[in-house]
Amino acid sequence: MITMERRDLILSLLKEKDVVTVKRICEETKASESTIRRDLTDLENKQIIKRVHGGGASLLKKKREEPTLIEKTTKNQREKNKIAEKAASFIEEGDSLYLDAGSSTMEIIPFLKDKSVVVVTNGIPHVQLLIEYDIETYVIAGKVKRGTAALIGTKAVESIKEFRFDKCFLGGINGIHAELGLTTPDPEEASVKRTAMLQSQITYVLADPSKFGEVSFANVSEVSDVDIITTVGIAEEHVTELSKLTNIEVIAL
Amino acid sequence: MITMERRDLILSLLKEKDVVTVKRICEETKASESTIRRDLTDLENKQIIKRVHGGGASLLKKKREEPTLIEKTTKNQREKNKIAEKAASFIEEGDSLYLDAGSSTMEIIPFLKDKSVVVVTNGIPHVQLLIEYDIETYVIAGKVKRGTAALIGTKAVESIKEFRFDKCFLGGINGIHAELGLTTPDPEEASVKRTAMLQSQITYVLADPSKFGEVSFANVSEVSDVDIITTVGIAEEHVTELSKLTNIEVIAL
DNA sequence: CTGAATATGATTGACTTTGACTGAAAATGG
DNA sequence: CCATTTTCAGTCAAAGTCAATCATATTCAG
Repeated sequence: MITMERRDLILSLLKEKDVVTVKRICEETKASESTIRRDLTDLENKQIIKRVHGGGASLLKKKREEPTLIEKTTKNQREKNKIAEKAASFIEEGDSLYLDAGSSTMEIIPFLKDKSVVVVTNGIPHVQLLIEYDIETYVIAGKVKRGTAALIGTKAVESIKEFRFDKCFLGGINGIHAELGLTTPDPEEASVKRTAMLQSQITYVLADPSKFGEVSFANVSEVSDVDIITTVGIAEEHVTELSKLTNIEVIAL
Repeated sequence: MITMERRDLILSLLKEKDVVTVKRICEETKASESTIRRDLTDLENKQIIKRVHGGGASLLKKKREEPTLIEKTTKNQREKNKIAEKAASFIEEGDSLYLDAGSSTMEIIPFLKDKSVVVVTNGIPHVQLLIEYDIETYVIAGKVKRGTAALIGTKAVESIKEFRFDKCFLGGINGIHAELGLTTPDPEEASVKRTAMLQSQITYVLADPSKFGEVSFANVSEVSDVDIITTVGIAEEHVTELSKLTNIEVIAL
């Protein structure tokens, strides 16, 4: 049985019954436990299901055709997910984390499962997910920005200052340039990001290859203040140039 | 049986009958006493139920709607909507409002359309709706409470103090009693509500008739500090008694 | 056809859940 | 008020479940 066929079968089993044991799936698919477990972890990382001890519980989102849902996991999605996975690998037990608003950082959340970390965020959509994964969560104060549902403004900046982080994960950086540093379109968001960085021991920037060499409107910080996580597709010249200034992780897909 | 299945079963048992013995749950689930007790403590920690000696009493809100429960919620829904409409009628152009977490106050949001108000809230689910209705919104800081997705704790209390409100709308008041005042199950939430009231010119409490004459665990304030909005179904004695102390709006359905 | 990348299944040791047992705490009934 | 019964939290060993590793099998490109 081909991988995708098998996964579709798992999903339909989950649609019938919210919770299905691994053993049961093995019987249905005639695949080994190992394989099923792999499928389940993958499906969870793609945020299609939520796993529980003893079986996997279907969760996230509607019942629109599963085949398309799997294939719709675009290259971009996969890219973001890989970056998030790498980012999560730096996280240790007991860490206090800041998750910046935006979809890139949201992808990190499934990897935090059972890690006993404390998360502070300014992203409203993050909160629901964090609750689902049962992670201790704090939200900073701030004005809600339309579109991204991020908390920004003076209140946000002041509010962040009341926390200290072991690690800070930033997304939404639209420009990464060796001399001109990290930039983003909205100055209000830039302030929030900058303040979060100042409160953190170490900051990771999650960025796709298209952002390198670009410059946006509002400056956030120097390149040397952060570690960068991205995927292949970035020009060699950028890698060598940036790696003189800081750590840059380039992930194969 | 998988943990999650078992817990769902416990919750549905609790929905039928407010109080169920451990022994009874054991029979239903075919699990040992130890396991059930563990489930109960966990569910309590997750703030989904409240335990009592001899069995556990269901508390905080819905989990999965049964057909019967759907009808119940639609009836409740209409009630809540009417209350919200009345509450909204007090709101004037340019007001700054505090919307407490909880479904009652969320119903107010659609009535705010095109009213040019500023809203501050501690309810995460509120934010998404407020964005949709294009309302200027601020979120207070705080720790995320599982289940209700409300922001609570010291940070929340401190954060509220940085705002001033024309009107404050409270939901989630489980007890309204002429002498013993307004009460709610969670002391942390009570502090937040109390602080919000202090920052506001006037406070409205949204409550359904079942809450009158009841007393819950944590005190929020005196009855005289708030205006009450409810629907018919409340006993006459309560109305006359309370109307000596404050304004009480009783809405026909 | 060969080698690299990927998928699979068996095995292991770590971790989680479970149920029986224990003594403490709470309700019950004189 | 005390003694009895019931209910409860904590501990422990056993069973179940899981992630990690490895060796094998399959796929695909060159």
